[in-house]
Amino acid sequence: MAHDDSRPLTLRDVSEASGVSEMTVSRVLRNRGDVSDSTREKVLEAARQLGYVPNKIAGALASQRVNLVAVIIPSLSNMVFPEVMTGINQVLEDTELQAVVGVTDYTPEKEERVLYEMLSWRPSGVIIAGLEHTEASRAMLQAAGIPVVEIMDVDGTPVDCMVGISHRRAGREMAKAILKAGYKRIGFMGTKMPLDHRARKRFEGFTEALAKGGIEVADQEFYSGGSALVKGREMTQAMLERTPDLDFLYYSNDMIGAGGLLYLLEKGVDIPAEIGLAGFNGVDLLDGLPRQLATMDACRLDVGRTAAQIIATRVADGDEAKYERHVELTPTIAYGDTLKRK
Amino acid sequence: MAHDDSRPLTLRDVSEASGVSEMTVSRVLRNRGDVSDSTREKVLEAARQLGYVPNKIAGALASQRVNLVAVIIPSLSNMVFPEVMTGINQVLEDTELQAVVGVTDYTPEKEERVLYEMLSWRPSGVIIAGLEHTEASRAMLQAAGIPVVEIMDVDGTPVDCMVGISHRRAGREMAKAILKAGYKRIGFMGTKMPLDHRARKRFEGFTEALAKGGIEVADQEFYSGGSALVKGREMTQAMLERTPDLDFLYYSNDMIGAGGLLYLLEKGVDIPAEIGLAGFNGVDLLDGLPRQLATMDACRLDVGRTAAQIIATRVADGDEAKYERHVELTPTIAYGDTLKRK
DNA sequence: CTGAAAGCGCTAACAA
DNA sequence: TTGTTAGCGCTTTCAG
Repeated sequence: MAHDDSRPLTLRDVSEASGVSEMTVSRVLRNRGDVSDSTREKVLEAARQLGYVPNKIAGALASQRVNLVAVIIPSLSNMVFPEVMTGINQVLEDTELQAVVGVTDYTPEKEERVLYEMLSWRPSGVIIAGLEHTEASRAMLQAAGIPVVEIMDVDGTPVDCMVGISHRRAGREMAKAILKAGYKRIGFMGTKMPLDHRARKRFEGFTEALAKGGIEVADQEFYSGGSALVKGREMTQAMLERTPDLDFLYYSNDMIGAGGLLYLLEKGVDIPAEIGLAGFNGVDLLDGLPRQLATMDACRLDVGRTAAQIIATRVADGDEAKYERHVELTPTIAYGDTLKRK
Repeated sequence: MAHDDSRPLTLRDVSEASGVSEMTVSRVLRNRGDVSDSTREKVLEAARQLGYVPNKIAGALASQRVNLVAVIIPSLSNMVFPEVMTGINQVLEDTELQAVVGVTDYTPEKEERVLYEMLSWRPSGVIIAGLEHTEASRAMLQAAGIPVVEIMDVDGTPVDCMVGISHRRAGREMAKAILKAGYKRIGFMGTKMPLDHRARKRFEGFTEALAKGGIEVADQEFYSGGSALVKGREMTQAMLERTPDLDFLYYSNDMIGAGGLLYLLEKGVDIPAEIGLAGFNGVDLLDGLPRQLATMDACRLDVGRTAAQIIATRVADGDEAKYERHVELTPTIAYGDTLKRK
């Protein structure tokens, strides 16, 4: 514990304190190669006494190995990405790898900056949300020479691997279920879309399937920013005042859907007979609501786990690693109490 | 764009491609020192053409400088820490510094591991939640020789700096407001506490202030895991069946409070006349609820901003930097619609 | 304004 | 089982 403190400790300090060569100290501290129990003890004791913390910067430079996986996502305050992170961490926990998160705020420019920043630390792999990136970002990913998994979406062409659901399909499936239940006057509420490609694709799939059933979205509204629950209330109220004959409301995420649900329940609307509702994501908040909102699970935990598994396998087994490069997960509809089941 | 691809690009590659020495290339890429516009252009062009991404590992080792701030928090799926992160990122955005997050899952052992891991990257500073750490963790923080800010709590002694609110005081204030409003039969619901020191301190302050008013908590229940909203419903129901004469329920966080609120509204309970309610945190979800839950803001954004500011100042100005080392923020009670105002 | 030499703290590869 | 020798790719320092 006694130490100058003006200069961080180095391997050499441990070496001198224990009377063992730097190289052997290094081996002990990394559990690499054979070291006799007696020297191992000496080294460990000295390291602990001094409070030595290895310098990974130097280690990484020397070994050309960095046990970091860059995870690049649009947002943390979203309820969806924390769960993806949980999945990723669950599988990385059993490996040497460590996730490092970067947040893009849904902007391609920031994504590019964050990606550049992270790649400059030479991570062992990249997990990145979405398939839409700037040309420069794609070039960086390509050139990095490390495994790259694009997650959350499979409607497009990945740089390397992809794991997710088809949002276009998710939108179609929901539309089909709604039509089948007999709803005809359908309103849509969601985020402003240029920012959120997956929401856009769901909407496209949704309108496409409605069109096949000879129906158009009767009203629609988009928001950005603010408390999603509040926005859901406000948009629902506004839309029903504007278009009172709607019999179904499709929300692009569960939070605004929950807001709409709470609003309609207060109004005493008969759900799902008078008006049906559905959201998207399957967030666990829904379980606590007075009624179960219909939704569709985005398989977030699974996406995280699968993506991490790909990276881990590839890092462990090198180029001859065997794994699926394109994984499409299939979400299922949860009808809950707000979508008639026919 | 043409490049072997088997080996990552180095400064030397850019140097050769541009016909400028490595040293000057380095200067251009870092905007350091004077370089003529013509060579700067040449270098930038070559770097872009090649798609060169600098190796920060090597840079950090050579310069003994790492522009990373380690942020160590218990959880991401909590609604409270993402907001702290937002505050931190807001101020770091204007600096060279970059936050890197580690998650401890509320366990001291994992905290110790994560801290060790992060310190081994030699960050420029540490922001860590809470004042309670293992002895080894405290020793590491002390020995690191970098600014350390412990956040979210000021009831205790920090290693270096602290920024937060007094949870003991927060509990006391809420108890006083409840007593003042005339409630007498008070129930408490919260997380299992050994894990969560801040919740524990709030509870201690709460019971202490009640005791001064000659009142004891009439019933209490603790949970762990699961959907907080659902737990709030379940615990509320169970508690009221067990102790039907309660006239106030104090929840250790807003999510379980919201669950309780939704449950009681469904039951048709008259709030706040028949039963009053209060939570803690001031999460923005509450705005969307049918009634505004009484709560107390934990100043999360401000905590993040202030902590980051301290680190940034210290990194910029070195040891002669001037700033408050202990910052106590004062939360205010939001009465909402569930706590009588007297 | 530009370049050459030295070395950051560690580990790969080899020697003993 | 242990030690020695060379770097890893960059930046610091000093010389031109």
